[in-house]
Amino acid sequence: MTAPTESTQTTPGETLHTPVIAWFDAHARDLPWRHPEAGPWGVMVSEFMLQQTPVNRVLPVYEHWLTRWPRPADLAKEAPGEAVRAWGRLGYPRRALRLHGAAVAITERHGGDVPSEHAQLLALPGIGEYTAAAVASFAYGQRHAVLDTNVRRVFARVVTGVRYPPNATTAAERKLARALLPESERTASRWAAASMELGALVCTAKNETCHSCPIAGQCAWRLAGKPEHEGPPRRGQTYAGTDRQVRGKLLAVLRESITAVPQAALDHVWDEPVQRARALDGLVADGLVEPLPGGLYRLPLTSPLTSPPTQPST
DNA sequence: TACTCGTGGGT
DNA sequence: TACCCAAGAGT
Repeated sequence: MTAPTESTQTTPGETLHTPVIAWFDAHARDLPWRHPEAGPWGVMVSEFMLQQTPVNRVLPVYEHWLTRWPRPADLAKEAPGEAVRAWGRLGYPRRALRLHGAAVAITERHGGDVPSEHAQLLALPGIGEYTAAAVASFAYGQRHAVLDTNVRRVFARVVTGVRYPPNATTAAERKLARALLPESERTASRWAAASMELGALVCTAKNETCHSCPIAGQCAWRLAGKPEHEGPPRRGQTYAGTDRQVRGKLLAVLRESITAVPQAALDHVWDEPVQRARALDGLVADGLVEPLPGGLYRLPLTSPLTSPPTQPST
């Protein structure tokens, strides 16, 4: 057809929903957490792992994780350090700690079932606005604005006509996402997944492939000649020489070791003692590392998220 | 609000 | 090579 037939009522995003969802049905990746058997727990685990980590690196860890801990209660029974160890090299290991804490909370407060209400999801450790909406939408088919970096970029281009969205999510973006949300629950949840996938596969940050885009004909940015990004430079991340790098090296040693590690083994991963000590202190403060008497360190057996550390008086 | 928090692959 | 980027959360 060349023109949409007249409808009794139109919603703002109607001309976007149909082509994007049709594109999604034809081109969506076959990812394990999109299978029905993944269930809400599988969806939730995938969302934690996908926070700032690419799909390809998540896949093997996800499979291992769900095999080992098929239900929240299975993970809740483990020491948090085991979650950190199984997290491997996904990065941002505090996510592993929070996922473990979320499993404990789900077991204690929700009878072992991932809650379906947005507010209850939001109350779990490691779940913010995006993840709560994503789990409610993808796992339970609810109608929520799921505003991740991919969707923000798609909206910035198609609607606003700029190459990149603002550095931090704005109220205007949330309002736009709500306005573009399809009316029906089913269509809204499909739209959430489809618009994310479009940003991940076609409307990418660099080397976007507009010739494959189902809504290229109505993209404000493309129609404006794809102007370059204006405004403040997008915040880059330096890494070499930072505390994050030192923390990563320290934690890698502890992940590889089944037994507690002596201070000397940690000392040799970084030669600058002040920064090294600061990084280790930070890991301990975050609950990612547990200090033992005698200058030994190990991954944590107790959780900083669920049980306040009880200090036995000497 | 702006900053911290890992890791590795692509360009 | 050095930089850029990847389904954010917490403070």
